[in-house]
Amino acid sequence: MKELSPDSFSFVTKKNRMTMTRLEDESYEVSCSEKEWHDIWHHYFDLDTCYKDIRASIPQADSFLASSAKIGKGIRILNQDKFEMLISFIISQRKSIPAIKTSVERLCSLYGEDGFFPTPDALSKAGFEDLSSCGLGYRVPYIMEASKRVARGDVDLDVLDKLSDEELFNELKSFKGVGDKVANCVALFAYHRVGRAPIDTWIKKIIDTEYKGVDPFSSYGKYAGIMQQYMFYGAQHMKMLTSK
DNA sequence: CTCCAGGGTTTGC
DNA sequence: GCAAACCATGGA
Repeated sequence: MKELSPDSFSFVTKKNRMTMTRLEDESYEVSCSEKEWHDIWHHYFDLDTCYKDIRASIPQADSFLASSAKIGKGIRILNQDKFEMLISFIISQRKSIPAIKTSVERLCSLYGEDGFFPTPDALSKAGFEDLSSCGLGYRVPYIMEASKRVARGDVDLDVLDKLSDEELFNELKSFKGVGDKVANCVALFAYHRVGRAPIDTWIKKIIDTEYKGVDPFSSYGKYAGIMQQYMFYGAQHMKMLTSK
């Protein structure tokens, strides 16, 4: 998503684009039709889930998580496109967030129709040199292999919906360049497996400094992935406060 | 110029 | 099984 102004953001998923603007009375205006809102965006923003209830289940004794959830109370686990997430999170490894954005944007403008995310078919036809020009570095073969497997129908990302969390996790890890962290990110953001908690460098630091090196996520149950998002945001938030 | 990034694979015990 | 080396570039 892109911040157009402090009160206006544009969102993209599959072949849909939408701008949301905050009005003066704290209501919101969206640029799409009512039909598109119901067909696409309502589900995209996971509006049938009550996150307030989920936050209420957080024990007050877990002070870092509790304060993080307070700060990040607007966070929702989006229902994003499977192929978009698979490719984007393969790209994300060992990259900064600004660098990930640049690479994904270049992919979209080079291979995407009308600037949308490229289809598996379009991306599978991309050459090595062209992909390299997107700043993908050593990840180029990963992207080529993944898009070819999906384009050929070797793996049907939609069929994986039926699998259990653990089976899905293992299927995703069968892609080269997909390890534990990326597999859990794709499971969380594309398959809405809200019990999966990706452990990245930020979360590792949090486990180290706030939880004495003991991973708390196994005790968080079916919403562990949502708790992870609160914590990640909490850490980012505190870093922003101390570094600026 | 230097440093390191929302990790994963390969290699060597 | 585990730890360490290695990976290619863009941002800051």
